[in-house]
Amino acid sequence: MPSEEYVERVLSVVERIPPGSVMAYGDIAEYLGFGGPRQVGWVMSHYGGGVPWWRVVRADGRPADCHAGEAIRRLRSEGTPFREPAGDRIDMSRARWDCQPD
DNA sequence: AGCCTGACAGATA
DNA sequence: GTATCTGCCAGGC
Repeated sequence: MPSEEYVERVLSVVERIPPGSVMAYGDIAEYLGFGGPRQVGWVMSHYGGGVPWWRVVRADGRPADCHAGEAIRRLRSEGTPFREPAGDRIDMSRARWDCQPD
């Protein structure tokens, strides 16, 4: 179990992801400078209910396997760039957010 | 200690 | 394009 503080930090970053952008699990871990992608995934699976969880995706641009349909629907509705023509993966080169402050 | 699990990532075939 | 393997970090048994 990660510390409460770690959970809070992960959630605070996810909350700040603007509509139309996404971050990979590994990106968040790298930004925090602690833990790894799997730790972020763990936090999301247990505490991600109150944040825009659909903006956290795998590094290859595909949402987590267990809720792919729901996430893609939400992302498309907020204008996230997808790779055409398939449209099943996000265009990471355009959608990835660096967690740069406003 | 040893092995398994996970909303992961990168390299390789 | 897919399938597999290994590495990763933290935790459970």
